[in-house]
Amino acid sequence: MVTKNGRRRREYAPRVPIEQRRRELLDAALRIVVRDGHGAVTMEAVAAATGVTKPVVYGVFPNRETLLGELLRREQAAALEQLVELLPALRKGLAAGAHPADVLAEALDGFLAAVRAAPERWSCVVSPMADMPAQFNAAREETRGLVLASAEELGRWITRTFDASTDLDPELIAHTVVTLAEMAARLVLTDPERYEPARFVKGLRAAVGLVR
Amino acid sequence: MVTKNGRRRREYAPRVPIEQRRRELLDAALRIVVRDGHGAVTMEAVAAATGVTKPVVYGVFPNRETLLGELLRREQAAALEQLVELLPALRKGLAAGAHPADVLAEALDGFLAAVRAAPERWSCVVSPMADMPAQFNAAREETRGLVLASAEELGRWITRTFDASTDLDPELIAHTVVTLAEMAARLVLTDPERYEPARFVKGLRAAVGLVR
DNA sequence: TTACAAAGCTACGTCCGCGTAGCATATTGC
DNA sequence: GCAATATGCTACGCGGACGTAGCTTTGTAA
Repeated sequence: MVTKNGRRRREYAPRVPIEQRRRELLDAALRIVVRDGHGAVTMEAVAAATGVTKPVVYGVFPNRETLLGELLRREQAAALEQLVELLPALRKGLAAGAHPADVLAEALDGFLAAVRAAPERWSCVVSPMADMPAQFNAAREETRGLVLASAEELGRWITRTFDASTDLDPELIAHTVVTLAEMAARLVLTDPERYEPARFVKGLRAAVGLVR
Repeated sequence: MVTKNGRRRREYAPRVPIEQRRRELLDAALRIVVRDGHGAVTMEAVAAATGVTKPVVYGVFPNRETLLGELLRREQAAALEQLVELLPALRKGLAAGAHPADVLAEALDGFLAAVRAAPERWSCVVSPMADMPAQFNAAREETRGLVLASAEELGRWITRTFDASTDLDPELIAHTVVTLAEMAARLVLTDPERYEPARFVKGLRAAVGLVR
């Protein structure tokens, strides 16, 4: 009822099974990362944003590192999942010999829609988060590596389709494609008024149209 | 000679005028930022890396924020200076109606040479440094804004030269060019064996060669 | 050679975030 | 209605980084 020092005891937060708490806490942590950077993700802040106290957080995650690790893994995985869902349509386009500009524009459009569907997730996936503990950047690079490998497939298709010189190697194309996709995502997320997805899609169409 | 607790007194570092110290300290801070992230730039760490003690650092910078601020300003300014030196050659190319592939390849080559000439500087200029105090990102964005504006000039030249549709607007081109330059720089800096500047230059040539 | 100013150094006080110990209460099964 | 247990809360110890007070040494100029 009342504490040692005579202060009124805080009202109890509703009790919640641990797996649900885990999700709530990670959601709160994500919001904080996005809004204030990962340095602001203190155990206290996560607790407060979830409406509980610090030891509750420690009841779910043994330490801050684990919390951040699980958060990043969860978001990376979910983002990757969204990308995988775009693959069938893309592959069909590549195989069917559709017009390159259409194939690429469709893919970009789908991607930016995915980004807008989960803005917080993507804003932490799509920008480097400098000076995180090494293991996190490693995790990020791992996922990004998968995407790059997949983009190389696209790179090979591009060199074939446009009959490019071998100087334009698929790995370079992959880096370019992924980097530009990330750029578009960042702009769409940080300044949605000025940078609508359609703008990038149209721009891409026009650029591809210049070839040949 | 000897301290209160009977410990031997530390040997005095050579005395150095303040402006030189300032440079030394900023140099040390830069090395630390690049190697271990900005979180590792504690006043203590900077002092140690310079071979002095903490109060010496406070003798030059009133607080950590100022130190980091001055560091970033210095590096941004120096980087910008390197870019400005590349401008005359580029402008000449644009005006002289040289072959676009040559103009662009030359520019990229010059840029990557500049990056390799000052790798630490560029590795902190070229990657976002998430979760720095807001003012620093603001400073970075300011400089980057100048570069973007300049790149827009290039964008207009490109649309003119290739007679592109208005969907490919100069602002988009500017973002693309700057982002890809940053990407190349990052790759060259983090994995110089695998990504030599020439690789990007040849790739760019090949890509531009596809047009028309 | 000596005094004094400039530059360094030691030693703290403070704050903040991590992580823990142990008490309080809500909920569930009987 | 009541015990048992899971969930939450208060309170604290610890360490690391910031920033400061005040003493010590070095170099220089009279």
